[in-house]
Amino acid sequence: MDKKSRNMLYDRQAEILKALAHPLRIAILDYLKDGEQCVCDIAKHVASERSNVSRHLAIMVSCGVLECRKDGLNVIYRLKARCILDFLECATTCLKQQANENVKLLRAI
Amino acid sequence: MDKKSRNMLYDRQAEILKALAHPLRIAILDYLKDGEQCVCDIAKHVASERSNVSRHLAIMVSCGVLECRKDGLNVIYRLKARCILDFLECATTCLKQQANENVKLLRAI
DNA sequence: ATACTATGTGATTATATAATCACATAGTAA
DNA sequence: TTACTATGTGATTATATAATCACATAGTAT
Repeated sequence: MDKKSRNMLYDRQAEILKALAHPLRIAILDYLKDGEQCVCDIAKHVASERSNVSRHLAIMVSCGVLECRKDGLNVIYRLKARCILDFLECATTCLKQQANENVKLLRAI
Repeated sequence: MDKKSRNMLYDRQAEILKALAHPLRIAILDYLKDGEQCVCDIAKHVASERSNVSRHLAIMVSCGVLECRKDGLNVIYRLKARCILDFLECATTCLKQQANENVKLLRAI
């Protein structure tokens, strides 16, 4: 891969990571892993304002993480690809490793 | 897991994702996957200012993604855990899926 | 028609992030 | 000692992000 393509890849990777890098958006993803939901229910579940949730959903749609469809008055959001959930697993794995290191350190004191 | 713990987990997950969500930081990680490097060489490799690179490195150290050691005048940085690289693979996988969807769409036109 | 509900968006404000320059510090070399 | 190199950090500025409120729109129900 040449330098230009590599930098483009880094940009896109950063974009997708940034789209996930917010506690509320992670909460939304974690909720949607069990199935599609309307904005109203999502907002209730993550305990945040509808308009704010709507904005976070739009961010994730615009970078291809979520997709949505209209159903009467409601708009239903769902994961666009299951692989999105892998990010959350990676994060959990890293956090577990960090916790283990801390335990080791604590025992060494 | 109770609600409070869950929200703490989301916070930590978001933190680690945010620490990776920048093109320059991804470039640095991609460089460090092949072995530890000093700030000077990293800066040269990613073609950015030393002080700026230093700041990005500090961000990743502070959230447990990188670690460093002094070697004379130099400070050598390395990945703290290989699992960090999994994030980049996840991102690449997602981008490939998106690209495939676009190809399908293109063919359908 | 009116009233209601779900959603999205403009405007605003507060805060966070990023890049740059100048400078301080720490170690090296002569 | 002086000169040099690698690094980190304070100060500044520009930009991005997030949250909130008010309002507009679209669909539903009566």
